[in-house]
Amino acid sequence: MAYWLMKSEPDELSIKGLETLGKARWDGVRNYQARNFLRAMAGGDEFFFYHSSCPEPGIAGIGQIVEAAYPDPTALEPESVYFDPKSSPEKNAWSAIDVAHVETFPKVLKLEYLKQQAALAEMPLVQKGSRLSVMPVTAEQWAAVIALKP
DNA sequence: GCCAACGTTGGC
DNA sequence: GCCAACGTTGGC
Repeated sequence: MAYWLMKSEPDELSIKGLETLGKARWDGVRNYQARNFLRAMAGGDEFFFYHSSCPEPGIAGIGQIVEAAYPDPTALEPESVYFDPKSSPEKNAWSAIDVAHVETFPKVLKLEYLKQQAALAEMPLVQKGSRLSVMPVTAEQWAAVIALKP
């Protein structure tokens, strides 16, 4: 079992939204590095649900990967904002994954706070200029974040 | 809304 | 294959 962190704009999907839905499809990833991480995920893996581009950026809860990634249908939908004219049913460059809600943190662990943690210094999340939206988390980093929960 | 940093595109 | 121009991300 592996650990991950995935960024979502709460306007698109928030941890509360996932809690309400129970399960959701995580799609629209259009960055090759992030996509490769999606493809490396397996059912049962857990991830930190991060809220980005919002008033309080930070880790808002935990989700779980339902099963391995599959071709992202939004890449083939002309009406989708994630439409990719270069992709086809035969050759879809992008992947999506189904996720389930595990836990909503009582308070968001703010980015500002996470940046102060020495144990998290190696995470792309806290590194200047990093825009990676899906990233691996080590067992040590996972435990360090869990320890910060209120 | 600004802007730094990064990724992608496309001419050559 | 280089690299300038452009587009996007995402914190502030």
